[in-house]
Amino acid sequence: MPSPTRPASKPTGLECRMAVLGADVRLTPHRREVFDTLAASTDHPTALDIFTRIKDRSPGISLATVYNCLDHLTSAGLIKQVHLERGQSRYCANLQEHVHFHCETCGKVIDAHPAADFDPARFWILPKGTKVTRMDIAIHGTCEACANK
Amino acid sequence: MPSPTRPASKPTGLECRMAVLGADVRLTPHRREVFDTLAASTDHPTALDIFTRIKDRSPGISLATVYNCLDHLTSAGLIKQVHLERGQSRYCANLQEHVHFHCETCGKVIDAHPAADFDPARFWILPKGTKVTRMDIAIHGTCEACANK
DNA sequence: CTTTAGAATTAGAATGATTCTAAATCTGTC
DNA sequence: GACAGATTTAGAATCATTCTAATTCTAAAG
Repeated sequence: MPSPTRPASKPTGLECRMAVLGADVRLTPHRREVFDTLAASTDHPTALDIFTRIKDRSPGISLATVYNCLDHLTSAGLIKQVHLERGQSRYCANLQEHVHFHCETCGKVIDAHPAADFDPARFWILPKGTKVTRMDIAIHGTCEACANK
Repeated sequence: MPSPTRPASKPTGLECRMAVLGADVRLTPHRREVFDTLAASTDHPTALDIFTRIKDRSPGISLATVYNCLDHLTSAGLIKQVHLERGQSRYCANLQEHVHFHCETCGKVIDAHPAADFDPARFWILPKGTKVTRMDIAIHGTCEACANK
């Protein structure tokens, strides 16, 4: 099973996700691969991380294409861009409502989900007329492993 | 009154803020100027914005120094770094608990304050052992002016 | 099955933000 | 008033990202 052939890649749900969201992007092999790679990652990789992971399977792909695919997938709403620190953007295929816990010691990023009764709209007083499209919540601190180091 | 002499700069509260927070940074003229400039800004300027604003008063200052001062002030907890988009970091001297509303059309950033009964600790389920030091909340959307454009 | 127009992809150059480096200057302490 | 250590400087270096122009692919029309 650890054969070097291209993994049979069960349909990862990109089409399904596109259908659910009514998203409209041309589905090229590269875009699919970028999405699959991200969807298989739990660590909020950077563009370069994704590029590195894909290169084993698709040696021809270029970093510019990875950026390009990530941008298309992001603007179609199929994935999310995450900005936690100065420097690189990270990406995340988890579209459930969640926040990012960022360990300032080891850099690890963990998804955390809201309590059942959380109602974001109710908690911040925004200027009248403001339209909200999305909310990014980052919680910074120390993860258990680092706290016990 | 619009004289070109250095504004008499009423004590802006940097010392006071340092005392309240128990922060320990050597207070150099540049650091004070960076802080004062930021404290006088409501628009969440970038390092380059701050550099430009200061240069009129202190022609000798270098961009590296502005970065340096911003980093020192940030790690002393006297100001906050804000990451809303790919690209430059922004800075903010408002230490009250607040969130940033970011207009995706005009780029404007507005501070919004939480409702009185908001209790952040209660809303997200974090892994056990996690220690939280701070929380960054960004709300993206369209401001009233842009919505009516 | 060909043509064709538009989209996607590429390598590499270019840009923009930030950090680094090494030398010069300043500050507080003895 | 000298010295060690911190701060500041200009400019070079680095890192992440975007741009460019040429090439390749794709889907739809003929």
